[in-house]
Amino acid sequence: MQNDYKDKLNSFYSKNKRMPTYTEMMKLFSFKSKNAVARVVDKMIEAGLVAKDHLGRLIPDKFLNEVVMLGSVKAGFPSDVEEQTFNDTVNLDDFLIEKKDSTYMLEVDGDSMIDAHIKNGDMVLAERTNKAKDGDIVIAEVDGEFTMKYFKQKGDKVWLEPANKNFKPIYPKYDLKVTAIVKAVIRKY
Amino acid sequence: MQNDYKDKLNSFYSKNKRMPTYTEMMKLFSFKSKNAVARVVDKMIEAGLVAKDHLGRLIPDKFLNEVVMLGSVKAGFPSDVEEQTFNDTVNLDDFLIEKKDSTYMLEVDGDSMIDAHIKNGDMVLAERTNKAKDGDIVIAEVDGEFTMKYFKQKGDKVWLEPANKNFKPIYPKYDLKVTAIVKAVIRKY
DNA sequence: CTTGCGTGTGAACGTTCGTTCACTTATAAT
DNA sequence: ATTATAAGTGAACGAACGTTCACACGCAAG
Repeated sequence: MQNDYKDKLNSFYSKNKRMPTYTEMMKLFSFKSKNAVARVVDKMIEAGLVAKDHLGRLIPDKFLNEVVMLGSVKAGFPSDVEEQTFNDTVNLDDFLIEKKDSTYMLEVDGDSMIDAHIKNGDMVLAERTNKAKDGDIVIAEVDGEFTMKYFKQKGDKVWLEPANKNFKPIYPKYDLKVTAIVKAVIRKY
Repeated sequence: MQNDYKDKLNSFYSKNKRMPTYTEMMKLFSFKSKNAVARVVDKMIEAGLVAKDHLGRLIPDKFLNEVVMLGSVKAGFPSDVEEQTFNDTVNLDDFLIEKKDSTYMLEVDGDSMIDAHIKNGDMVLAERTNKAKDGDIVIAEVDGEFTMKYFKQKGDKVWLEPANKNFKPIYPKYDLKVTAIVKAVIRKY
């Protein structure tokens, strides 16, 4: 029953990008009085599903709009996953994106990074910067063309290295400009 | 200048999980009048950064709380990425999670799926279900133990197959119970 | 049957919201 | 210097918000 409310809040929040007002919850939960809503909300606050601002405004708390995190696969986890004994939750945006304004997503074209287990068609989260360290995977412009490779640096010398034996390292003739470093790889099935 | 406002709204929203009120924006933008805020907001609405509900409430629109998606790496993209000519944006949660309530995150332990380019330490988004198709990557319980493997099915016969030559296929002695199928792989650097 | 409690209803209340008005200050053009 | 335009201030407004009354209903225990 309380899970019904939770689910409804959940889908309302993802659809509307904000929590509903009490009046909206009335319709959402099929009540005819805001007071009935207030009691339900109070219980959800106690249960830690939602919380209130310093302004008294409703905001999603743990378990709402977040993904449950379990342990590792091999380590084994409770067969009845309903009883979430490890109740860590994560918001994917917060988990993956540090600097929202300088991060963008990119589709990987080609298999030049396949030995780093980045496949053709994978998505990549890149963060704009020109400060790369040796070993970082970067998006770089070399002699006017863009590419994704390992960034290598030894002393003054700077070059790019693919993660695929069939490709050769790239030593810039004129210019090597790092535009972003790869922070995450995402693959959808 | 307008980008300042955008950034501030952005970080307010990710921190507070809601948009600020006009009074809060006053402090946020260093105004002394709500009217000044109202004009800024109007311009941001025109610019498509934010929008208003059917209830007149402020909600984030494109570019806010979403990640910019550019084309593919090799295909090349504008060097000045500021001028976002391809203005596709994506919300990571919406992008990766279909059924929020039955999805959970799991850390990969071991390299048994390495040939599918899923590494030890990668995160995996799994969706609880028992309907797997031949070729799906699944989380399954075989004879009491949990594992992540390819799900294989030929006629009545059902078994699990690793993506690593050093591991052998698993033919269940007693029971093979699929608990979830893997919908996405996430790797952070 | 009666009592008590949980749950829902309906109305009233003060607060805060976003909007709007008249006015002032700053910037730039003539 | 004068004017026009843009941008900010401060106060006032009705509307909607969340809260809190008193009251009605249903169900289980005594």
